Amino acid sequence: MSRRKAPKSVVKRLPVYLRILDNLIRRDVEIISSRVLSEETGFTAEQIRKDLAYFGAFGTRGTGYNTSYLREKLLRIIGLDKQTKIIVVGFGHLGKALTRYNAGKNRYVDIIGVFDRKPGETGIEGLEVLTMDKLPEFLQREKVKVAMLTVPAEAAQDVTNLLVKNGITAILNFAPIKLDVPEHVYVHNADLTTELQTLIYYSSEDERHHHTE
Amino acid sequence: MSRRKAPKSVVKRLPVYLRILDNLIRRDVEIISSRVLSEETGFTAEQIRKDLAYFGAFGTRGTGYNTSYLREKLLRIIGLDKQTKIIVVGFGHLGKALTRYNAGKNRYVDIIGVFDRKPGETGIEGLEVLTMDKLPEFLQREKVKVAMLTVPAEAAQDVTNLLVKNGITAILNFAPIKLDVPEHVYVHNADLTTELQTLIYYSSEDERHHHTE
DNA sequence: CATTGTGAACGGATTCACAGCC
DNA sequence: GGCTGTGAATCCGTTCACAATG
Repeated sequence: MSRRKAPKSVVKRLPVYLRILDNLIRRDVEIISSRVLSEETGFTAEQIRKDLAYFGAFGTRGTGYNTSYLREKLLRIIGLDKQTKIIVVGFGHLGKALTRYNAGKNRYVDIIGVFDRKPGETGIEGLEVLTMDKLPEFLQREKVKVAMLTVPAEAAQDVTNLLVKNGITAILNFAPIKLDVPEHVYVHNADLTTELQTLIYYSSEDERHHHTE
Repeated sequence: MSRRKAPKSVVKRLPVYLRILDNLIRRDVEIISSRVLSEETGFTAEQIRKDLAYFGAFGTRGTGYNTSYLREKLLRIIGLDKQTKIIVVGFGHLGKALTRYNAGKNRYVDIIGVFDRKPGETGIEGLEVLTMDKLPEFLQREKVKVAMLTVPAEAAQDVTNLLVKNGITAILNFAPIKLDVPEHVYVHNADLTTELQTLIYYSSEDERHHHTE
């Protein structure tokens, strides 16, 4: 089904298409053109067609894309056709927020464990908060591949080593630190401080331009 | 000071450099080469030099960059040399997490207001949670430019319109929806669901390749 | 002589333009 | 006729290679 390996830039947009399709299907829209998808996503229509064409010819010339069909294809491409088991490590405010949000609204993933250094935290949605010593056995038993990491920066590398040693291959890292991981492990940094600072750059961009020629 | 306008790709990396410099200065390191910065950030040394050179010649040939001097320059370039006022709209779990984190650890920004649709929420760090009807007057009085938006997707566009109407020019959007904003407003999407799904793509990439030639 | 700063070469991603098809 | 799928052209960002210099 999939050709070569898809460029990062394409992969980043796939979940956006999926989200739009979910909305369209909820509104009983059955056919969608790349032009309309373009309006909904903000990407150009050509780009959308190219992105989808990477994985196959899913549309009908002269008509557009069947929303349900395309959704099925995307689910399969992204790997969401079967539920993905996920753990959250670090049960501070951010960890809680992520757990609650994904346990509730995100139908495609399944948070099966939350961990924190200190015991006694009360869980969410029937999930017990386990202490870190339970982690290795848990990961190996459940064969979890994906982790959201919300521990403090000081602890992040040590925890990461533990995760990787026990089979994790993808980490959504919220700690403001570059994680060292082996080749086969994929890390996506979601450092909110950094993103906020980038935003501030743009918030004062106009002023800056007045100062200079 | 600034030349043309800096590419997005460059701006995205500036806060990372700043973070590293803060750490180095804390450890009393006074000089740093692009090579060492490269190890700390994961970007190539050439890229780092190019990035910095966009804004001026801050280094010393044969020696490297003075950490404190470079930090000052970066603060000014990003716009963090003066405290930036920020509001948080939507005081659910994510809103709370962001407020607490940035009120505590992020020395460069100043959260001066948090808002929520429903009244009676207890604030954080001396911040009262205000209801949405207080928002217009507050924004105009305080001249806030930057907002973090953590309201539900259904409310996000309406709230955005209100923010923009009252002077906000940069929005960190956590709602899984494309916000329509005027030209001069900068939106950065931090849709955690989307990012998690991208991660899942990579977590099962190996498997996928086994299925296909 | 180590390291910055930068033009030139390269490569990847986006846009253009249109052929192919329903 | 309208919309997809795609080679060609273009744009943009990264890497290379080296000249400039403290």
